[in-house]
Amino acid sequence: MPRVTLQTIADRVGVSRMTVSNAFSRPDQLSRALRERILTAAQELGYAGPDPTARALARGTTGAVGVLLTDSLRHAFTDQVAGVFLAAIAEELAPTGLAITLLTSWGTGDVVPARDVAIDGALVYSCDPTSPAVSWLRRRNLPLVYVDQDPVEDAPSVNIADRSGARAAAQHLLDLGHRRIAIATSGANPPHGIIADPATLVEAHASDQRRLGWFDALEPAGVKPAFVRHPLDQIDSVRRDSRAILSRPDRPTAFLCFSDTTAVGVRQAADELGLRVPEDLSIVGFDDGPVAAQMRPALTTVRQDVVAKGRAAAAALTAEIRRFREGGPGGPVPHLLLATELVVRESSGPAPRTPV
Amino acid sequence: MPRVTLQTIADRVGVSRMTVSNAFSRPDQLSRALRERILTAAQELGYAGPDPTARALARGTTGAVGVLLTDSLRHAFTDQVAGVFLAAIAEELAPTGLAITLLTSWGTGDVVPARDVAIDGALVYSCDPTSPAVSWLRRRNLPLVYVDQDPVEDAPSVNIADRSGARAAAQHLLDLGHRRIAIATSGANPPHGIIADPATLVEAHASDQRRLGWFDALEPAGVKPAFVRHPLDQIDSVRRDSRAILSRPDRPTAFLCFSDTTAVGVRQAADELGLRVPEDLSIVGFDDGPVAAQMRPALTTVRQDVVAKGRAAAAALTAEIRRFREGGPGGPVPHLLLATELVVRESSGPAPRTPV
DNA sequence: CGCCGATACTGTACCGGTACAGAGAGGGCT
DNA sequence: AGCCCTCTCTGTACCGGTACAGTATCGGCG
Repeated sequence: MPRVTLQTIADRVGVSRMTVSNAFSRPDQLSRALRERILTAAQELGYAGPDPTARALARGTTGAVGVLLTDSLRHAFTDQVAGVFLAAIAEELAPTGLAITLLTSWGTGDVVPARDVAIDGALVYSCDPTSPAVSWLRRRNLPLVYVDQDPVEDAPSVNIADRSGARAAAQHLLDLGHRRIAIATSGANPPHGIIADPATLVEAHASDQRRLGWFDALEPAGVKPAFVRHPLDQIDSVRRDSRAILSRPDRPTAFLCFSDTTAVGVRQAADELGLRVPEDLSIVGFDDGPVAAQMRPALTTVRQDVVAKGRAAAAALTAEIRRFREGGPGGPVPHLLLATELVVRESSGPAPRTPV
Repeated sequence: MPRVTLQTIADRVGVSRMTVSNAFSRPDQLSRALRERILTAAQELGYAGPDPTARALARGTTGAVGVLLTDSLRHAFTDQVAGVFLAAIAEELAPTGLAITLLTSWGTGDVVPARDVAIDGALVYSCDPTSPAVSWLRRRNLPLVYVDQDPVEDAPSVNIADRSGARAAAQHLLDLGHRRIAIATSGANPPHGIIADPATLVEAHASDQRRLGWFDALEPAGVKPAFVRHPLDQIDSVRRDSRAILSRPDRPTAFLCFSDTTAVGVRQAADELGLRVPEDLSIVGFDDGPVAAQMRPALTTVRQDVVAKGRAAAAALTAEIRRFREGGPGGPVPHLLLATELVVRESSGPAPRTPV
């Protein structure tokens, strides 16, 4: 049996297809009575409403926005911080009725979601800017908003003050008298492990900025940190390598970590070696996610407002979509930088007087 | 300037629109040389590929599947178990190139994502089957798969053995000699708090099944459990009310919990009252998520394989999409029931001899 | 009475692709 | 030479809607 379309209903009721369309999409265009008849007929025929695809083509709008996640998808869902970010976006978007379509970086096969899925705009969240998915999105000439990425001239962006936050964290440790400081950071691509010369690394935006921030403070103080680097979701590798570093004779008295989760890995290493936090080892995290306050001792960390970031990103995207609709590339686009703030808790303390 | 379409390129190269279409979508239909010329011209004109919306209309397929989440969106992203589930779906779907569109239950305004967003099929995950979003989806006559929901005759479903898992948990406590047992469960809608007659509640599928399972074991033993009920994300309320129950003179010696997270709330209550786990209070969770093993003492819980559930759901959905494409409603549809398993760790022990 | 504007509905021309059935050219085989 | 097949490319008819500019009807008013 053929599909039920506007025409089916139109024939049934004896009106034009256009009138049926209006019954669904522009109720003010026809009399209440006729509209009722049409809706009833539609109901009887099992018509669920105008086909979204056809409507999207005709109207030029799909009702969905993409979120591009290059990072491990699993991580995006599993990580508390990423989860809160996505949830905030969803909440901010809910009133607009926009659905969220998750764009994975590389649709295996020859389907590339970033190129082939219909969307009204997209959020590029913490992606490798050189990845194919990102360039496909750019080529589509869609409203885009970059989040946690190097700002691009012509697209709005939302970032947090990674660098100054990291600097504050490092300065905090210096102020406490630490001079042997290690760093545990993240990096999706190799090299991983204990890195000799971190300055040569090609980093994602956040890793890069935080590294710069740490060094802003450490370099003037003449501190040359040991450097551990692993993908975000491999806490276990962090644990292993930071344990190695903490076993050295000149072991560091403090660790700067890329995230709270990373800090958990370092913490585990300390536990294994019987090092007390913060007496023997100070640890500073980043994000101030749920784990930070739950840790014992509670984690000193750099707070970012992930919910605000999510809401700002969603708002920027809807604004950008509006801007496109209303005439396109006007003047300069907004670049937001959200504040970060050092939260001193219990995992950081004065450098031990007598190095072990 | 007008948009670049297939026609623009066709005119430029001097071929028919159809040939340009083939250059992108069916490379075997034209000579390699011509294809190169077309692709080059497209590149020059800044054409990113066939418009997904138009393609979707013409092909009758969108390249995206929906996931309907009635439950608090925030919870879906924040909860570890839900996160792992979504990630598993994403991983299973990746090779197919299908993107995931998150359908929120109620697009405020008059946009209803479940009705208005173009998708090829959808997963209905732990939703209230009477919600408008679900009935919109059903009316659209799309491939649907129900997950963690009462199976429906004509749609495939994936469930876990909630009932037998819960029964095993309850039996475990009975075997340890517990007779004063309390339950901390979940419920999105009121009533919340300490419930007198749990049998009258209208529950979501999982809550319902687990309650039945617990009672399967408890009733024959003549145990009438105290009953606490709160939304999943309100651990704090769980903590408060279970604390109240644990303060009673005839306080329970064991708690059966809807999830591991719920168990955390109960655990906090126990801590606050100075009750030792498991000496004074046994606690059994559900899910065996990441927290279970991390808890100290490690949590006795009912294990479900969330990754397997996600993969099975995704596979069932792609199969259902295929079935629709190849001729529609054939015979009976599959209903999967994944096993659960009691994992005994350290949070459950013999009932205390001398009740306090 | 005749003109005007509002209200209710309709006709046509798209939106930007794809499917499918040709049509023409060239090559191999008998 | 004649036939058929393959390889390329094209023409037409949709996919299922919406926008916009009509057209008809009718009541109100000068």
